[in-house]
Amino acid sequence: MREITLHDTLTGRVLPLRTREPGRVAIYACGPTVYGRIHIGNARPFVVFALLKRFLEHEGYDVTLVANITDVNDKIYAAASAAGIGSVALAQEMIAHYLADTDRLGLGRPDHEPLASETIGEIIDLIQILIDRGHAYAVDGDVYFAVRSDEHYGELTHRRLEDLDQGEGREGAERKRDPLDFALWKGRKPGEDTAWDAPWGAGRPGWHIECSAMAEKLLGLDFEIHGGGSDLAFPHHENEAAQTRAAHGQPLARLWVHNGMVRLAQEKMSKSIGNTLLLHAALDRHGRDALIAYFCAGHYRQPLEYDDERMEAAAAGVNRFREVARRLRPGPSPDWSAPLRMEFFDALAEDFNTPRALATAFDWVREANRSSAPVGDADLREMLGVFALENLLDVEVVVAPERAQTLMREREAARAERDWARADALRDELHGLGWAVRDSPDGPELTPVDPS
RNA sequence: GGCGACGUGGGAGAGCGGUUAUCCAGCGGCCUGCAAAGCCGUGUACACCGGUUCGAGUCCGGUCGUCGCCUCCA
Repeated sequence: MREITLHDTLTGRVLPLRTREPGRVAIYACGPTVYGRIHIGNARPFVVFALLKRFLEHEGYDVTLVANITDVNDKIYAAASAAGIGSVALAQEMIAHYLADTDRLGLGRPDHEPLASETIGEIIDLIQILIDRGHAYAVDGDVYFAVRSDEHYGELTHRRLEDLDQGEGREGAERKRDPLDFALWKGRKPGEDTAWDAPWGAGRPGWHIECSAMAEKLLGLDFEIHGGGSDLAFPHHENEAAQTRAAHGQPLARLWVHNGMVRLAQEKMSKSIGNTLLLHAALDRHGRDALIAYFCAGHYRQPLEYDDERMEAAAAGVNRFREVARRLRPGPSPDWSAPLRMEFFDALAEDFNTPRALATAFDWVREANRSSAPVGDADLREMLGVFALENLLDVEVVVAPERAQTLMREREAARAERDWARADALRDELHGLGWAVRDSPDGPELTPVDPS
């Protein structure tokens, strides 16, 4: 079995994947807060960790992927109140959009997609443990985590406590024992339309404790991979790690894997800046194949610029696979394929280097194109399958309408008479109908002008 | 200010000290009546300055520049 390595934020190094039990991997990837429809930036971790799961499964692992949905949060209250609807209604509407939008990526669903609102019992239990162990304290209906009670706080993101900007003016500042402390439970405030009962009074959980509780509930402790956007490393993941460590004396996860930001015009794509491109709009415009290829074209840890040029380049690459598919046959691939197949999966095993793997797949395509003998598609299908792009090899036999067929036959007749002017005119006419003619050694064939 | 990362050819983007990355675009050729698709070839690439080394894009130090986080954020 290949050794698989991934970059770990805690150690700052690329480390081998070590499983708790042989052959089983658990991944927890932080999902969105549902107060609006998700944009391309939100889609990146969804895609990255879904593809990572596919790769690990290809390597023989049994993988459980959890991607939570944060449906209780300040942002949701604010957005719901601005829209004049209830926060539950807003969250439900946006969850439906989130599921529909990400479904269109064609990557299936994560194994579990827990909601914070369905994990309240576990959250309360976890907070109680933290209080009992002296790592948290209740004040006027709020509960705060005592950051300085955790000697390892800051290690994940390499910060010293004294370096932290102590952000004056935050809510609850006067109730906290230390400015660094953060909320585990927030007492109900006027205008908030949801609350749950807890030993410290009615209220709702803080964001960070939600994830600690959901991850533990579904995956246990010290699980293999915790992922999310690099913007979540601090404070979200730092706090998650601290909570679980303080409550149980065990780490939450073994590897902390962070994906880079998607940028628009050199700037992080985010709702607060207002420079977003929504996922469903991008899917409408470019299709899921090009979008997946676009994500794979950059290494997951690097920032990824979004613009039409890049998307078109990704679409062109996708077409290259579609084109080679016309020359392939079902069945095992030739001898020259084996090293390339190996190289492809080796690249993914080394910190999930999708751009390098993709380059190898293109090497395979060139090799197939230059081969005069028929080439079996098995290996390429296996490679693209990890990226959920094996559909590119399924050449859709689109039968041209009778009218186009007739024009094509007329063109053949003109060509036979060496009447090139007429032949070219007929080709133009076909193009106008949406069909391109290709003259191959086996005769002419019609393909849709703009396949997508 | 602190922490993390990055600066590669026209564009994108790999490269874990010594060999053509790859994709898109351009140019030349092959194939073709012409196209399309494909193949072959091609372009003073590694921000700058030092250092280590037989040899550095690849390691070390510095300079300049860019981005992310330090507040909600995928």
